[in-house]
Amino acid sequence: MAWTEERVALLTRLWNEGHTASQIAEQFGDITRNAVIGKVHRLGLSGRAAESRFRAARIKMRPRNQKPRGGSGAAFPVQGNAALKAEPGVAQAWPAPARRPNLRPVEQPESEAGPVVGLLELRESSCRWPIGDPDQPGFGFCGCQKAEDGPYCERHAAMAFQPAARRRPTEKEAA
DNA sequence: CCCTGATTCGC
DNA sequence: GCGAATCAGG
Repeated sequence: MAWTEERVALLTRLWNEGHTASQIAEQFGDITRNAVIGKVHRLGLSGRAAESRFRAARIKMRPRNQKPRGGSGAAFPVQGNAALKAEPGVAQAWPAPARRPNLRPVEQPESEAGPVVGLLELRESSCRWPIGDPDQPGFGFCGCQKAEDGPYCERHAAMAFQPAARRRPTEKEAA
């Protein structure tokens, strides 16, 4: 699978929103987190343009001039997380997008007409009707505006909560 | 052991 | 350019 413009755009957005490489890889469904990290580095995003305010300061310096290959630790010192210090006690998740992203990172399942929203794009108000196979790339959710009193939009609520089918009397009851 | 990101290098 | 392997660290 190639890094199309769309995929790069989605990767960049999710990364900058603070999602982990694993989460992003899981959403794409067909790549590993190593692929995500590798691409992030090649794109020069490793510094996290919008550092998550909810991840504790983490990057530690590797002692200089050690481990020429592999190993972990930033290649250069990273400034302290100013945002974290400036806003102690922020408790909300990262800001929800102004509108539903309506992105399709992978193949669009054919079974549903509407857009599929990935797990990471779900908002409070998103219909959570699952679409596709959770184990397959492209799995997502309906994502349209959900009803006020349930997890689904009206259309899917009607499907989920249809009255119990008229039960035929069992043979025993019939007899 | 689970996870995180960083780095190198064979492809 | 890509990403598996491999690393240190939480």
